[in-house]
Amino acid sequence: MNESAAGSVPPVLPGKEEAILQAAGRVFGRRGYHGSSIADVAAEAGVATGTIYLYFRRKEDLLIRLFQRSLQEYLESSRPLLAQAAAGEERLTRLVELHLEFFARDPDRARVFQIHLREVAPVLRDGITPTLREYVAIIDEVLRDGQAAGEFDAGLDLRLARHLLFGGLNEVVVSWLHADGRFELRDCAPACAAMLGRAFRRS
Amino acid sequence: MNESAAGSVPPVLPGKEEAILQAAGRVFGRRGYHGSSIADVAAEAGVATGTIYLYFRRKEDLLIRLFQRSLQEYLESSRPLLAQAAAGEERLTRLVELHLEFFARDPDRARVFQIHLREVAPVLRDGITPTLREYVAIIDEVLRDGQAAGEFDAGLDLRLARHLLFGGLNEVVVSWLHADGRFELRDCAPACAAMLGRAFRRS
Amino acid sequence: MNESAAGSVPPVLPGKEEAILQAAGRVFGRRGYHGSSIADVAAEAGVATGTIYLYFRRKEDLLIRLFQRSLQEYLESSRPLLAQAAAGEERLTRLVELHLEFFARDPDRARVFQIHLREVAPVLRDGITPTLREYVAIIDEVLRDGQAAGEFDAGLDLRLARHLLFGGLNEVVVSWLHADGRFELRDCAPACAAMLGRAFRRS
Amino acid sequence: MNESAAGSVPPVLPGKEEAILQAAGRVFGRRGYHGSSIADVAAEAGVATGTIYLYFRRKEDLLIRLFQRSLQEYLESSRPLLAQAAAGEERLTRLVELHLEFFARDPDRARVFQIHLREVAPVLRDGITPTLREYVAIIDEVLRDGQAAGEFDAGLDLRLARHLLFGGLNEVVVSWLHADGRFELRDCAPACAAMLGRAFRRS
DNA sequence: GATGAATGAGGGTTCATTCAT
DNA sequence: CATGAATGAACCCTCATTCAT
Repeated sequence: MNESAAGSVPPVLPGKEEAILQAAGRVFGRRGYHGSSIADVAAEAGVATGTIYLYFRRKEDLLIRLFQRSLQEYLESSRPLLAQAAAGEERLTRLVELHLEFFARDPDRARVFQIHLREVAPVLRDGITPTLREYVAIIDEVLRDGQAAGEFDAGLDLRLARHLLFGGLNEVVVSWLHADGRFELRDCAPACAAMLGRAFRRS
Repeated sequence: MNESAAGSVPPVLPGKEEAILQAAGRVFGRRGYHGSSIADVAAEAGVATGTIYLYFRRKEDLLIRLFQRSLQEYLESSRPLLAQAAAGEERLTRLVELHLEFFARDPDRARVFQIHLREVAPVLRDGITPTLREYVAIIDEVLRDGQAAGEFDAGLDLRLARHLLFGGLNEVVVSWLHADGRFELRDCAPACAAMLGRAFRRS
Repeated sequence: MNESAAGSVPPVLPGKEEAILQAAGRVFGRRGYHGSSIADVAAEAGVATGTIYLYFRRKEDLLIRLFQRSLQEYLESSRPLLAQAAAGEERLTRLVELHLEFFARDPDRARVFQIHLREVAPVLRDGITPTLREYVAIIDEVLRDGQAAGEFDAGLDLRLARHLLFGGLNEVVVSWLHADGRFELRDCAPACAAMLGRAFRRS
Repeated sequence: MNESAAGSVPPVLPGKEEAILQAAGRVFGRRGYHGSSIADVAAEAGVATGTIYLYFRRKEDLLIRLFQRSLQEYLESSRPLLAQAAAGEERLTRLVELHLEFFARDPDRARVFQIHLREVAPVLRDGITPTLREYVAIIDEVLRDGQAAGEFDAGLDLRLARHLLFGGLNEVVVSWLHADGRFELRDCAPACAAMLGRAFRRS
């Protein structure tokens, strides 16, 4: 009835699984993972409760797949854009911009990633870590390339630097969610990038 | 039965309310807020379920009070120690040390603060924000005093700087929790402080 | 799913909602509203606890709907029978007969209406009053028509007369319930009607 | 500490048991029997929860004793007043007046008797029936004396007549409670007595 | 007698998950 | 594939009752 031949036109044309995932993103974003029922998601997706279980084994899977799909999409689109920027601060700046842009584009996603995913994460470790590790690798690469280019301090503890970058930016995102539209997330990129650039810079 | 003659050192001396709070800290830390039942907490505290409700009105209150008590304790002990350090990087270093030390001392607390409190936070906003705001004020003061002392950049966006500091350090804590004892959290302080110092430094 | 081809006689044909309602009638009648648990009702209806909540939002609703359904059924069947009787004492007698017959037919219902509904009533006021008001209107009409026909005293305080009629008959029902089958409720109709007729009669 | 030698001054000087009973009357009247907790009653009485159990074995006992005390008081004060009135309609009128006056004087008591006592009644049968039977005897006597005096119909079914009287008046009381002060209960006595008088009168 | 902290069974309600249609 | 009624375990919370002080 739907799904159908996707033909050439790129990604969209939901398909029921995609529709459910998007519905879950909206519902979890609004009410939180624990505050949402499968029935809520089904209603938002316009399908029956049971239908969810044709595509997802457990409620958790909705969260895991939501995370995976979103992050993979992000990683794929980011990689070429990052490569275009010169190694070092320029590329770091690009990374910061992309990271913030990713969440600015979809507040519900931001809420799920930054807020609701956290408590559940320990349980879902296996579903989440592999995908996350890819992003970790990218960040580390940006930092290492910056070192190789002579812009970043060679003595940097890469793991700590990455946490600072990742955690710092995410906190900015969270503050933006709490601020509820009172400032533009994208506008924070330059100042964030500047501070992080100095943090990593060769002294 | 409990309480009893305290001898000299005043501080601990459970008392049932304190015992319950500590039990909640351990249980929530282990299984998460949503994964723990009031019965779990009661069992851990060695009291009956109903007893919890003699001291706490709702399950949420356990989390709120746990947060408030912990953070307030931390704030009170930190303030004098911070004041002893010279404004600027030295004091920033002290702040980083205290922050990490706070969580290093009690992994269960770290889990509750860094992981489980997040999703619930939106609901508990009123119980949490006021206390948190005090910490925010302290961080801001460290940054401002550093500016006044001529060590930190006067043009710094304080809000963003604070998020970087706070979010960055917390991510280090989370990574430490995930690492499950494979490194010493306190050891991260120097490198973190160094990076943050450079990030805020006058160029 | 059930319901099925009814053949000719339309009326019963449970349906799960109806089955639950009937079960609730029996259970409440036996143990009282406060003495019955949802689990009791579910067991009596042969369904799972959760199933009750597919058809009724709260425990109260069982009582309200039980009341409404019963009384409406009664009102609909009574109206034409009342209209057939001549205004005045004849119609009053018919009313008394119908009222007593209504409870005589189903002691559990009588217990719920006369005994268990009372305490709960204040809380359920909104659910009960509208339906009850219809019966009030019918009684008043019987009295007024009797006045118009010149049989009942024109100076009658209709409200008080109605309370006497309604409360008096209900007390007879209650006494019958307490007597536990030691007399036939229907047999009380003539004497009751006679007394009430005299009470309202033009002197 | 209290209770003490009552000396001559009549009934009052509460005493703790009396104070608790009065508190229970107010609390049950306001929130209903099932809506009130022992703690509520204790708070209203200004004693500790446990104290209740020094005077009353179970929660039910509060209700039973409340009923017994109230009704006995009423019976004792009514008997002489009834005796003063001439047998027949005059005494019936007096009975109606006393009955309504009894409830008009204390709406909380009216609520407990007319509303909250009902559902609980079946369980409390043994505690309530004996006392109630005394009132039944009084009513029957009024009716029988009226028959003997030649005013009331000798063929009257006494039991039914009593139910009509008792239930009818109680319904008037209930309607007064629901009306929440919009009319004066005592004012209903004449019309009620008139109707009942006609109902029982020799034709 | 009086207290009130403590108990723990019990009840209403929700919701992830299943399965007959 | 899709449905959505049905399930029943689980959980929060209340409260009558007890008992050590």
